[in-house]
Amino acid sequence: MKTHTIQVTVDLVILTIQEQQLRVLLVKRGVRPFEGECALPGGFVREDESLEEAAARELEEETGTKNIFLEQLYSFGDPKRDPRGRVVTVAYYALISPDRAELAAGSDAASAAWYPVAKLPKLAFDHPNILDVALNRLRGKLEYTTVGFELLPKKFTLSDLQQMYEVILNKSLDKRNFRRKVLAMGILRPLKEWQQTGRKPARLYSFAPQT
Amino acid sequence: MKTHTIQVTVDLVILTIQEQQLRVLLVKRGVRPFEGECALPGGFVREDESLEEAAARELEEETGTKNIFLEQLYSFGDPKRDPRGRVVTVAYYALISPDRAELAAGSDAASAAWYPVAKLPKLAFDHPNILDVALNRLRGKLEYTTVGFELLPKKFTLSDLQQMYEVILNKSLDKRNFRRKVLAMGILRPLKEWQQTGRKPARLYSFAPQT
DNA sequence: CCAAAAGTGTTAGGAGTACACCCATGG
DNA sequence: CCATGGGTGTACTCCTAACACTTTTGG
Repeated sequence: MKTHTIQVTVDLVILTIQEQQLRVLLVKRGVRPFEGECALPGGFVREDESLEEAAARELEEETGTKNIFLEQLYSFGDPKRDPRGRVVTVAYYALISPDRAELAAGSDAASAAWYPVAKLPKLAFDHPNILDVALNRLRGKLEYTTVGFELLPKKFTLSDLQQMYEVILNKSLDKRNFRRKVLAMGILRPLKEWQQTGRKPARLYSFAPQT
Repeated sequence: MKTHTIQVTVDLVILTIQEQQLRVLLVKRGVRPFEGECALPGGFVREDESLEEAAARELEEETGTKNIFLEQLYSFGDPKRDPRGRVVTVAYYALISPDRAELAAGSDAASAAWYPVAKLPKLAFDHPNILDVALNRLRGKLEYTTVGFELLPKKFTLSDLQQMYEVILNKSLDKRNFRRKVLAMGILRPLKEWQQTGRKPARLYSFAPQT
C-alpha cells in the first residue's frame, strides 16, 4: 500500500467579545509563505494525541487557559491550500469570555492579538474561508443552543446578553421581546446583585442550564 | 520540522431508503483487522485530490453514479481508532434515491450491501460512532433544510414524502398537518400524473426549490 | 434637571398541534 | 361491497413581532 505524505494540522478560530465587537485571535506570520500577513493559530497534530487534544493544546498555548469551549468546525484539504505541500487541516472554533481572554505572554503567541471580525486584515492561506465557516456556524448555533453564554463572564446583565447576540448576528433586536424570550427559557438565575456602572443599576444574572 | 506519519482517509456514510427503511451501504471486510465484520466504505486520500474529490471518487466507485448529494460530516482522529497505525479519517455522508441506489457490480464493492440502520450488524473501527453522527446530522438537517428530497425519486407522492420523514425521524407524523406544512413551503410542484398502485391513485409531485 | 441606560405589557398575526371522516379504486 | 390508502378543515394554543413610555441614577 502506497504511503501518503499528507500532513495533518489543526487550526483554531478563537473568538471573544471585546469593546462590543466580536474579535478573533490572529498571529502575525514571521516566515514565508505569507510572511507578514495574519493567520489563524494552529499547528501539527502529534502522533500520540487526538484531533481534539491537539486543538486543546494549541488553544492553551495561545491563551494560557484550559476549559474553554472548543468544537470541531470542518476539515479543509484542498491540495493547493498550502504552497509548501499537502496539508489537511482540521479546523476548530473556541469561544472565550472577555474576562479570560488575556493572551499568553511567552509561547509562540508573542505576535498574537485580537482583531475585530468586522474589520479584518489580510489573512494567509484559506483562512478567510475557515473564519467564514466559523462565523456561520456560530450564528447558526446561537439560535438553537446556549453556546453564546461562553462569550460572557459568569455574571452579566440582560443588556450584555442582548449586545452579544446583536454583535454576532449583526442586527439589532427588540429589547422587550428579547428579555421575555430569554427569561422564558428558564436558564437565567437572577442574582441579588446590580451592576453599578454609570446610570441606573442593571440587574446581574448567571447562566444556569436546565435547572 | 518533524515529519508526521499520519495517514488520511475518507469514510462514507451512504444512505438510502428501501422498503420503507433507512439503509446504509456497508462492505464486508476480507482482511484483518476486523476481518468478517462490516465497515463503512472508504479509502485513502490521494495526493492530488481534495477531501471532497476523494469522497466523490469513493462514492462513485461504490455506487457507479455521479451527482449524488455529498456533504462533509466530521473528522475522527483518535490515535487508537485504527490498530494498524495513525489514521485520521474525514467522514462524509451521501444521500441517494432508491431509483439510483443500485450497487456497482465490479469494483472493490463486490461485498457491498444495504443494511437497515435500525438493525445493524457489528461494525469495525469507530464506525458505529461515525454512523451515529451521520444519522444525527441527517435528522437535524431534515428539520431546517430540504436534503430529504435527495432520498426520493424525481416523482413522488405526499405519502412517500411523509414516510421518508417518519422513517428518518423514527416517529409518526400527522398526515393533515404534514401535508399542509410541506405544501405551504411552496417547493412542491403538483404534476398532472397519478400513481396507479393498488387502490385510489395518489397524486405525484416533484421537488421545485424556491421557484 | 438632564442625559443615559434599565425596565416593563399589549396586541395581532402566523405556526404548530390535535383530531375524524369521506373518497376513489381494484379485487 | 369491502378493504386500502388518498385526501380534506377547524379550533386552540403558543410563539413571534411590532411598538413607547417611565424609572433610576450620577453628574
